[in-house]
Amino acid sequence: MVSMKEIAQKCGVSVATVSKALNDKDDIAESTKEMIRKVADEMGFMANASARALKTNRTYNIGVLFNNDDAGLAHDYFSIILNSFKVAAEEEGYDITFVNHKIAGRESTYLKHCEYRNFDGVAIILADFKDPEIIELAESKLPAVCIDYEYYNCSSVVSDNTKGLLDIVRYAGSMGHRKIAYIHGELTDVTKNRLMGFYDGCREQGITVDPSYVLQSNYHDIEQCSECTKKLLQLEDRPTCIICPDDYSAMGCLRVLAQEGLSVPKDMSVIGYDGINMAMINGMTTYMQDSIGLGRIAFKKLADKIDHPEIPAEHSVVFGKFIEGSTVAKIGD
Amino acid sequence: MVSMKEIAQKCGVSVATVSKALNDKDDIAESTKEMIRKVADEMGFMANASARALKTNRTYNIGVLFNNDDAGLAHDYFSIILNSFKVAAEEEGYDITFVNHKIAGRESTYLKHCEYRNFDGVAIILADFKDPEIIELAESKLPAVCIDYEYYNCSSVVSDNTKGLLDIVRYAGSMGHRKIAYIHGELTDVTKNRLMGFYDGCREQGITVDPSYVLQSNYHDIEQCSECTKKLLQLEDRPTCIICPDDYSAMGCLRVLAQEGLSVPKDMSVIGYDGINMAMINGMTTYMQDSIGLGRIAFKKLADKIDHPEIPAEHSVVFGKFIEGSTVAKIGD
DNA sequence: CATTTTTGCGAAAACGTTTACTTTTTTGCA
DNA sequence: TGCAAAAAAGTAAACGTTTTCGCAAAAATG
Repeated sequence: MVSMKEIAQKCGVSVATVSKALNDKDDIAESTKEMIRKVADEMGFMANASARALKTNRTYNIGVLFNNDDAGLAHDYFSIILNSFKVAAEEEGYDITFVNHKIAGRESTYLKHCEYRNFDGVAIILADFKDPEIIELAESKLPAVCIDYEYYNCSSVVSDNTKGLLDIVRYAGSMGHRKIAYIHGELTDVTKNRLMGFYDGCREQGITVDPSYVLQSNYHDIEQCSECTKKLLQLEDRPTCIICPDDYSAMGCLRVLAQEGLSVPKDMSVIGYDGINMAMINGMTTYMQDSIGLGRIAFKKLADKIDHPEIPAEHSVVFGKFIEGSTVAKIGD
Repeated sequence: MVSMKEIAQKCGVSVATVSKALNDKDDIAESTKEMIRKVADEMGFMANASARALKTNRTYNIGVLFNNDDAGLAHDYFSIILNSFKVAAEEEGYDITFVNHKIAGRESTYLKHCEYRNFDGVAIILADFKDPEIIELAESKLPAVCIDYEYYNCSSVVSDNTKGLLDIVRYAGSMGHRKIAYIHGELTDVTKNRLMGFYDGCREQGITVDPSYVLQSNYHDIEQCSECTKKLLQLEDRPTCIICPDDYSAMGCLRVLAQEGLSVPKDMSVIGYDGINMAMINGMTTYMQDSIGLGRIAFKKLADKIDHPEIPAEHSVVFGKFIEGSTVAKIGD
């Protein structure tokens, strides 16, 4: 690896001059800069990020933390957020490194790992805020942005979950449905907001919610969603429409319905959530989250926080849109 | 951030001793080590990766490069490989950073980026080997492993693509199919191997391949696969079985069949490739690649190369298994 | 007890940058 | 021409480690 020292020798200037020239500082003559740049190119010079980071305390590297227990990377919704975050970050010269809690193969904590790698900031996506390690990280001085979770201390970007379910219920209502079941995910903040939207929507339309219509499953869990669907089908007074936790687990719902010989939407209406590619292709009625926007805005927030650590945490909401597919039938005609 | 200097002061020893104690070198008394470790813990010491890398020329950071044009991260097959690579790497104390061709926001090359970040090695996944930047990287001295592509210069791990298609065609044959169409992906090495398997399988069973049964689509492209399916349906002598490039694009095939009122497998048999979650759930007949094995073995190869740069490139093959779903009908009964 | 060997620790240089400060050179102006 | 100001370049310290080498003290040996 060719270093500034070698460039300096070749050019007959000092290392400082090389550094300043390549960083385009304004106390170096333009002619000198050009000459140095040219030689640096010829010699195939590439700065050393470690040395630079050591000196400047800036790595231009961002840690991304996500819950690996779940589908994690393989979750369509997540991977799109991550990808758009990555694209935005790279545009601004940041790199993305995954956060874990091992250092040199030994157990450690997320925060320690971030300190070790000197990340300029960290994005916390889909993480479990019951985990004390996550709290430790969120409470730390490290600039952080949370996606899909609001923590008082960090900037955050969340989807409009309440409105999402409200839109869904309103649509179902407009199609004549009065017996609407909702299989919701684990009781996180996200879920609570969606439930609020669900109940609001029902109240708005004068629907009394039958408690046996509200079940809990896990996000992205096809099996559990299947089980819940079976339970709903066993009720003496079946719902006419089932809202699933997300598009992916809705596959489980659809599968059970098919097994029972029920056709969608004729015998049962089904609504998903997320708007993942596969759902769109299959004509699923769903609420499409703006995952790309989520990632992009999350990066922007984080970059702001990195550049201005003093600014207070900001919480923003990204709006999605309702997608009318072909899995909900008009009722009562 | 507390540094070794501060630990040294508190302990009344030199910085060198602290470094050696924390790295468990054997010229430090056990009692001293313990004392230093204790103080370091109390003070919340965390080593500085940049400083360490600068001195040792080892970052314990691996670059991961993948083709972003395609589905990239959002591709189920890819994300599983990446995840298993990541898990294996973290187990051994490595971190994963995405490779791109920007440095500080300015265009550069993949190789330069790797040099800048001082990656110990790089994993090249699903990349386009027509891209001169990729070649530059593969030709460089940087330890590299390619997944799903064999480049003479790098170690590689590929799936048993030939056997995959052979198994598929044999199965289709065993189910009585003689008119088998194959919509294959872009003509990469992977595809060529699969085609070999396809033709071998057909020959083995005395099937003369109708050239109009062999079409080209793009991997992971639902629309194109739909188009190809339409073309096949327009043939006067339709095939009885369609092999798709991958499970995901097979969705396009299934959609077209549904639109045409053809039921699967009664009116048309369909076979996918990859064995992604969604396909398995839907009972797709497919060939499941060992994506987890692919990622794990790829890391192992790369780690070997990092530790022993002198060893020659090794090419290995990972075997998947045929999955008999419910999308192929028995014919001729 | 004298000598050698082993053990434990420290001094200092080095890794490749950046940057505050200083020095030298050039320019502008009276 | 002389002098101040501005521009250009250099000096050197620093960032936080690791590591080679040297030295002293302790332990082993005869």
